[in-house]
Amino acid sequence: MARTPYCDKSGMRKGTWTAEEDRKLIAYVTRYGCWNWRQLPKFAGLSRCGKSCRLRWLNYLRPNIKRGNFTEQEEELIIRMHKNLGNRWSVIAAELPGRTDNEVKNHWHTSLKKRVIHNKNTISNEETLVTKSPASSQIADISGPLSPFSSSSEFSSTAEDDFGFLDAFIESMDESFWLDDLSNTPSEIVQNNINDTTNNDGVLVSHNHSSNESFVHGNDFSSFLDAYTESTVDSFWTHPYEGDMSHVPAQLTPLPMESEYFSIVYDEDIWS
DNA sequence: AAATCAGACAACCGCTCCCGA
DNA sequence: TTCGGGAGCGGTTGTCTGATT
Repeated sequence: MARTPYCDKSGMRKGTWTAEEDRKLIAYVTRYGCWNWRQLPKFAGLSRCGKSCRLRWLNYLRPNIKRGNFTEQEEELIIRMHKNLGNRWSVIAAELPGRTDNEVKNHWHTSLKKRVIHNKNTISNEETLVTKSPASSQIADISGPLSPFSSSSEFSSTAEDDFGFLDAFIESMDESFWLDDLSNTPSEIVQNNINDTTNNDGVLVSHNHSSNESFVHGNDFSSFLDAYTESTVDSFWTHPYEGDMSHVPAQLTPLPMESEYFSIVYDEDIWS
């Protein structure tokens, strides 16, 4: 279902993503967010271009992506919106929770387009028949082609299988995920984040960009994971953090830091 | 059983848009 | 106002898989 992995001239990998690459990307984005897609692969230890990473994350790895067959309602909505908007896949996908523009586009090209064209032709033929011979339209078979949604099925059970990998990964994000050896972490980030290890409050904060709400999890790792798996979290950091703090609860006074990245506090006592 | 074909879809490519300097 | 870099979008390609011959 995918291309065979290979490398381009500059050594960037292309083609199918391996489970290991997925793991690295999920781990990195979950931990640091997507602060710069172009730079991200370098820090995440991936030999991929930023565009490839972005596409992989947005279309397949981020939480709450809905997989499996399109429902009758979804197909109906796609056809209706396409009629009004044309190939504006991102706009159409925005109306289908959990669906990506790529998935909607693919489904249109492989299934819906033919169906719509077939319907148009059928209707056109019928109109011709009606014009030429009103009686002949009565024997036209309109039951199949004129039922555009007859072949759609409910959300299949394979959708859960598709989430298996991500679920398993998230489940494996125990204490060791946060407290692992820093030797593999990009030195820039380690340096930036290790600036103030004397203040290891270790307060975990998550943030939802759409609602612009922040939630303080303290050291409650499981509540953070719940928020993450329910996709109510777009990014997170641990205190201290430098950035726009206007929406952060007052009790989390940010410490001045030079880091442009999320500040990650590694404190082995936090989770014990 | 092997070969062929068509459908499905993951992923790449190039263009456009947006934003900050 | 202009320019450059990064992100986003849509078109297209290439490979896998299941169905058919």
